[in-house]
Amino acid sequence: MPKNLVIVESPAKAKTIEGFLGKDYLVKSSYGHVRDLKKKGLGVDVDNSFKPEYEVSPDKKKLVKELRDHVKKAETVWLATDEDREGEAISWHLEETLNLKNKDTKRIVFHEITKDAIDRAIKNPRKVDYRLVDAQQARRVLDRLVGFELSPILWKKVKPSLSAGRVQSVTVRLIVERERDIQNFKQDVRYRVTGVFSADGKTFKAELSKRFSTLEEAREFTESCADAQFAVSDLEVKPFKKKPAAPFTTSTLQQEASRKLGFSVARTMSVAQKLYEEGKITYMRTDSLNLSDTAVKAAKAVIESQYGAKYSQSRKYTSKSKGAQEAHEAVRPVDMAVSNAGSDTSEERLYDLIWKRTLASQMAEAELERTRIKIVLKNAGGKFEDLHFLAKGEVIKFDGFLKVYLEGTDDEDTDEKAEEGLLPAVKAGDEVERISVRATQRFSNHPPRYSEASLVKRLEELGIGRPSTYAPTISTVQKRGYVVKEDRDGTPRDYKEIVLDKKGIREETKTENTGVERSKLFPTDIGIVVNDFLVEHFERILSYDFTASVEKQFDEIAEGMTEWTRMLKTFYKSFHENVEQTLEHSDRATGERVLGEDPKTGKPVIARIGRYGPMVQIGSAEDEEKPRFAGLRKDQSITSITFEEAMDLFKLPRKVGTYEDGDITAAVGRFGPYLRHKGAFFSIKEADGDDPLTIEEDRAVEVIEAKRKADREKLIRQFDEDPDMQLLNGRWGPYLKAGKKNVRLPKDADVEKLTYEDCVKLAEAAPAPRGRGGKAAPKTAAKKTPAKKTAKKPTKKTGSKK
DNA sequence: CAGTGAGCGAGCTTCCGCTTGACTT
Repeated sequence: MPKNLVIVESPAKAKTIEGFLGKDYLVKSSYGHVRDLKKKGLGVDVDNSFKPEYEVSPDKKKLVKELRDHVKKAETVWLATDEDREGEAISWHLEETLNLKNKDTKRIVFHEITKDAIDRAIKNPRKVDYRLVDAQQARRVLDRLVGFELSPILWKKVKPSLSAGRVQSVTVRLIVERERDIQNFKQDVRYRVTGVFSADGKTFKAELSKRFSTLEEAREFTESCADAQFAVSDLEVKPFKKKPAAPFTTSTLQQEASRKLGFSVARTMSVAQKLYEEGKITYMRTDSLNLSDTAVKAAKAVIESQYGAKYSQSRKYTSKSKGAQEAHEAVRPVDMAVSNAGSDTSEERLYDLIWKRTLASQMAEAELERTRIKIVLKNAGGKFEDLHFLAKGEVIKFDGFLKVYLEGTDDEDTDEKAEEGLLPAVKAGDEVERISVRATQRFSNHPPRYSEASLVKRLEELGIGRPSTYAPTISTVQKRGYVVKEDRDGTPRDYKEIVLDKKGIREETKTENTGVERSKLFPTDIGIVVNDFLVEHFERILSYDFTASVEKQFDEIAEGMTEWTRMLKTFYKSFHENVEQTLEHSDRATGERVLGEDPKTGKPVIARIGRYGPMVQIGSAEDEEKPRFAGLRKDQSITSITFEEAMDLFKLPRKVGTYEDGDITAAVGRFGPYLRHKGAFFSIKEADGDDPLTIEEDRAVEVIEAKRKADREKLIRQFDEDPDMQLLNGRWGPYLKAGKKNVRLPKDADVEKLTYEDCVKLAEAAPAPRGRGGKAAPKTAAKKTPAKKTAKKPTKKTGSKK
């Protein structure tokens, strides 16, 4: 029996370390926190110095029992959780739940998982740092107080089941405010003039130093170019250097994987997790830029052997990001000599990105030369005499790290970038030949909407959230219905262009597509209403520097300058007062907007948030007659719906026709537009060209028949012995449905040959449906589903797939 | 799971950070 028990946070780490430590050491994992504030109720005794009420998390009960058994058998327990606030707290919670006070217990830390680092740690044990633990308790309790006092206000004043918190509410605020900036954006229209010139046998492009604000000016200038002479007035050649980007942290990994691989933040994390578990990369939830000496050396060796010594330049990077706790290394390959790894394409691509980024960070600067050629009009007349064309060129003299990797950009203004390429060898005074000049109408762009990754970047800049929470936070604000991730098709826009070339001058009108958005974050009506309510009543919590300011106080607690309950007392006094005031004195927040007057009754038509979401109503609750209600469709918003669109909604439900002696009606429900026929529902989709307001009888019958056909094909076989035992065709191939239980078939099963007895056996062997039945089941299931795609609502497909 | 939206009242919802599986119809 090993005499030593080592406890770390992650099982993959445990495995690696056990290899380093030998057979006197048993290494186990705590799987993160084992204890937390109790789930039910506030979990904090506010009147008793904020005493936290802790409980072993339900999913950790079994683990804690196992750990207790191991503790009994061990002589010494080594608490080797991460060296940050949370890690220290995990050690303390272990100390408490495993009764380690009377045991020989040592606290050790290391930032990199190398044999040296671990041996060193074992030689330098310390005690749990209770000041750091107190800082964590303050953080934990503050978050609970904020979350569990703000959320109920929303249930009362806006809609049940909503949530608010220090991190998520500010996240929503960023998205709502960006959307407002976009709404208020004043577009600027200018004429951008580019010329194509020729000299020394090369043609090159140059842009005019001024953009004209009117078509007339642009035309006048272009005309003046027709007979003008062009000459080089100035030539500037400047060397400059480019530095490689630092190794990956969680946040930069998410950004680059989004830019270069098109991965969502959640996808990046789950692919990285697999690489980590396979031992290919270091820990993926980190804010550290640090590389171990071993890694730096290994990178150097790879660079020297593959590219030569002059490409190598070892560097240390230090973090600039707010609140970085640096318990781990940067995200890097475990073994730099392995240039390909991963068990599927996603893993391979992500590994490649991490490998290149890490390698590049240890490579030499790139040396470049920037050339600027100024070209003037020699005889264009006084009016344009101050203007010149500027040609920009960039030449790589020594590629350095660029040989391997260049960081992507979020820049969407590709059109604003001048072509950068090889320029002719000219000198001041040389004449150049004008090939063509074109003045193109350009429109300024509104600020870009956030993508998941650019939002993470912003959150990190503000010091809000942690590497382990970026992905979950983005999923939470979408799950609550505050934010949706969507594509938007662009709309065509005409623009004018004046062209001067060999054939003379002409004016053209062209069309471009504008406003295309791919996987961008948009606020919903609920998101906007909740945000405005919170910003109005809880300015401090919602301010962008709130987290930074409490973090400073947590640091003071960690340094022993402030007592943690004192800090909470000060915070809670004003916060709680604010909560009570708001509960008592604020109005319901509905985002109400009066759209017009119903011509039939003269009553007001109002758009607002109702109990079930955005809706429109005619008349008000105080009227004698009940108001009429209609829910908004998914693509509509209370902030923008017009009177006409609202009135259309009241035309539903609408009778479409009859079929098989039953009425067909069309309407829009909780899950979108649908048809109803003899009690059955048939979803219709706008994507198929179907609209509940206009769909006709023939098409409706088609939809009904298509659904029936799909349902028929769904059933492969049914058994006489038990009609509840069915073999069905599902999204992932055939499966067995035994009563309420869905059973996966063995991979090699021959569906045609399965007997009833086989099926009974399979059904018995399969685990019971999760959630122990009852109404809790679907909820538990929804909760456990990892942030797949942009899981918004439980939108199930009703078998209409082809 | 689908046309709800008053009002009553019970019981429920909710936070952030640390970590992985289990499992999807």
